[in-house]
Amino acid sequence: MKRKVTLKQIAKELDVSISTVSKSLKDSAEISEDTRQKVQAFAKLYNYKPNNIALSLKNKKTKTIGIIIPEIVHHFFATVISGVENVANEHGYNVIVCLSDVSFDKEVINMEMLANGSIDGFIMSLSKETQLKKDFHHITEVINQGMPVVMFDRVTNDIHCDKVIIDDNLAAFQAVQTLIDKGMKKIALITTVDYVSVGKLRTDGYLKALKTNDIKVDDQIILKIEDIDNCEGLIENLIQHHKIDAVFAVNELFAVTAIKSALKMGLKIPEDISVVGFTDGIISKYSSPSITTVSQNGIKMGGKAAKMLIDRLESEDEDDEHYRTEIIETHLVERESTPTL
Amino acid sequence: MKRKVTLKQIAKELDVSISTVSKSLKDSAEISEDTRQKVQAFAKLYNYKPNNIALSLKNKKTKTIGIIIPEIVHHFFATVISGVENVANEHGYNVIVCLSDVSFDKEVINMEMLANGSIDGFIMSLSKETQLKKDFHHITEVINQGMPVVMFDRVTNDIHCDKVIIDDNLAAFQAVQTLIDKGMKKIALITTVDYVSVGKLRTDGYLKALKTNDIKVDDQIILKIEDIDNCEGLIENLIQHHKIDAVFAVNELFAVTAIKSALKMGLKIPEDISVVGFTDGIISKYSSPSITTVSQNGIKMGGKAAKMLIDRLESEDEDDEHYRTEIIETHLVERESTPTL
DNA sequence: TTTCAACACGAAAACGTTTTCGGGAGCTGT
DNA sequence: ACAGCTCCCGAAAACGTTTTCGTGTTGAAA
Repeated sequence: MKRKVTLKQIAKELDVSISTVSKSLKDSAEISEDTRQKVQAFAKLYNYKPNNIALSLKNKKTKTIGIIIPEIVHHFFATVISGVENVANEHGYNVIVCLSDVSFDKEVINMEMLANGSIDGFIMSLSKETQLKKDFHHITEVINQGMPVVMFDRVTNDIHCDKVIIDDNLAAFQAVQTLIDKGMKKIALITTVDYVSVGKLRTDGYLKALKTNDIKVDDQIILKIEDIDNCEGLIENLIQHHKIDAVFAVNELFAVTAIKSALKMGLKIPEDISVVGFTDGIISKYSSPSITTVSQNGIKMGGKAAKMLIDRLESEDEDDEHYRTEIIETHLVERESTPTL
Repeated sequence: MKRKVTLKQIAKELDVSISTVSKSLKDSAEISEDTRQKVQAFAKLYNYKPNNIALSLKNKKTKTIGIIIPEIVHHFFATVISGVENVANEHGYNVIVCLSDVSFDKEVINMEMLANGSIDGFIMSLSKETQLKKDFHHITEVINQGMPVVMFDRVTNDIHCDKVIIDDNLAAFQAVQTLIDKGMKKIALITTVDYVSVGKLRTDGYLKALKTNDIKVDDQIILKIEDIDNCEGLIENLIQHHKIDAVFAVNELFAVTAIKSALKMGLKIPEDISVVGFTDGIISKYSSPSITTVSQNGIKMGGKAAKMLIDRLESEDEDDEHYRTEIIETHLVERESTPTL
C-alpha cells in the first residue's frame, strides 16, 4: 500500500526544497528547465496530486457547496440535487448533501456543522417545521458570517438572500383555469396546511382562479392535509361524498391518491372526474392513467441555484447586497387524467 | 458582518497564548480555573467554533464520506443515500454525493477528485459503463492508497473490498416461483442487457425457477432491453404478440410499462395477466393497480454500507484485509398486480 | 579585477488547529 | 538558603500547500 505522496517527500527524495517542487509543478519560470523536468517526471511517476484539505486551508475556499433539503427520497428534491451537482461539477465544485428530515433541529445542526469551514456556501429549502416555527436565526447567522445562501422552492421573505422559485400562485391559477376552460365547475382542492409556503401559494392560486371565473368557493371540497402518510381516507371521503368534476392537487401524491380513490369507486378518468397535480415527477408520468400536472423543472432549478451561488462566490465584491429572486417558468403537462379539449 | 473568530484572535484579545486558549476550551487541567472561565466566556460570546478544515488537516481525517452513484433521480439510489446519510450523521460524518451519470469517465474523475484528501472513504455503486468496460483501475488505486471502499448493489468480484448486496438471484427465483405457484406457466421476462450485474443475476434466477419447475425456457418471451428510455414499443410488442400469463420485470419501470401496455390493449390485471417487478419503489406502490414487487430496502442497504465503512475507518488495525459481503434480505411485497392465492 | 544583472533556488510565513515539551513562579520542607 | 515540587502557561512543531522575499552563483560588461 503506497500512501499519497506529498511535496515534502518529493523534495526530500530529489534533494531540493519544497518551494522548488511546488514551483516546478506549476511551471514557474523561476525554475530551470532541468529541475522542472526532473520534478515533474518524479511527480508523475508517484502520481502526485495536491491535497485538497491543505489547499482549502490555504485558500480559505473549499470548492464545496452544501445543500440542505427536507428529504431526498422525493423526486423533486432528487432532481434539484441532480441539477446542482451538474453545474457544481462543471465549475469544479463538490456537493455535500444534508437532510433535515423535516426537522428544525436537524436543519440547525446540519447548518452549524457545515458552516465551520467545510463549505463555501449553502443551497437550501426550508423544512416544514422551520416554516412552522418561523425561526430562521441559524440562517441569518450564517449569512452574517459572510457565507452566501441560496434558497429554493420553500423559501421565506424573512430572509434576505438569493432565491430560486416557481410562481406557485400563477401556476396553480393556470392549472385550475385550464380545468374551468374544459367546462369543470365543481373543482376540489387537495392541499397542505397553510404554513407550508408553496402549499399556501398554490391554494391562493386555486382560489383566485375560482373567483376570476365567478365560481363560488365551497369549503366542503377543500381538503387541507397535515400528514401526507395518512391522506388516503380523507381523500376517499372527499371524492365519495361530493359530486365533483375535477380535483386539483398540490402535489403528486395527493393527485395519484385521488386517482386511486376514484378508480376504486368505479369512476372513469377523465370522463367522470379529472385530476390535475403539481410537480412533474415519475408518478405522474407512469400512473395509469397518466396525470396532467404542472411541470416544475427541478434540474433547472437546482442548476440555477448553483449558478447563482457560484457567481456570488467568485464575484469580485464580496458583499454585494443586491439579492435576486429567479423565477423558473412552469407549464401544464397535459396527460390522460384530463380530457383533451 | 462578523467573520468567524479564530483561536489566534481570541488569544490576542485576551493577551494569552494560542495554546492556552485551545487548552481552556478543552477543559484541560493544565489551565487555571480563572483563565479557563475567562476564555470560555469570551469564546461563547463570539460563538467560536473550531475550523473543520484545519482539524481535518491536523487529524488527517475529514469525517466525510464520499458516495458515488450512477444517478440520484432514481428512487432506489435516493433511499440508499438516505440510509447512508442517516448513519453517517449519527457518527458525526458528512456525506459528499457525486453522480457518475452512468459514465465511466465521470466516475473516474469524481473518484480522483475526492480521493485527494476530501474524504475518508467511499461508498459506491458501479456505473453501467464501468461494468461494461470492466475497468476498475480507479477503484483499486484508491484502495491501494489505503482508502476504504464499500460497494453496494452493482458490485464486481474483481474488486476486493467490503460489499452490501441483496441476493438478486434468489430474490428473482422466489418471485418467479411465486408466480408459478399461482398457476402461471407462460412467464415473460423483461430484463436488462447481461453486463449489468444485477440484471444478469435476476435473469439467472428467473431461468433457474423455470428449470426447477420443468418449464421450458422460451427465448421469444425474454426481452433484454438496453435503453430504458425506449422500452415502451418493445414491451407492447412482447405483450401483444405472445399469449403470456405473467411478466417478471427486473425493475419498476419495466413493470409499470408492462402494466400500461396490458391495460392499453384491454387486458385485466391480474385476471388476464400478472406482473411482478423488482425494487419496492414509489411507482409500484402508487401504480394502478399497485405492483407486486421484490422489496429492496435501500435505507437498510445504505445504512449497512455506512456502518461498515465507519467501522473500518475507526478500527484499530488499519489494513485488516478481511473483507465482508453483507446480504440484505428481501421479500416479495404482494399487491394488486398478482392474484391472491 | 570589479560591478551588477540575471538566474536558480531556498527559507519562512501563512492558513487554524492540537499537543508535546520546557520552563518560570511560587511554595514546602530541610 | 536551597533543592525539589506543583501549578500555569507559552513556544514550537506538525498537517500540506502557496507565495513572497532573500541570497548565492554565474556570466557579462566596464
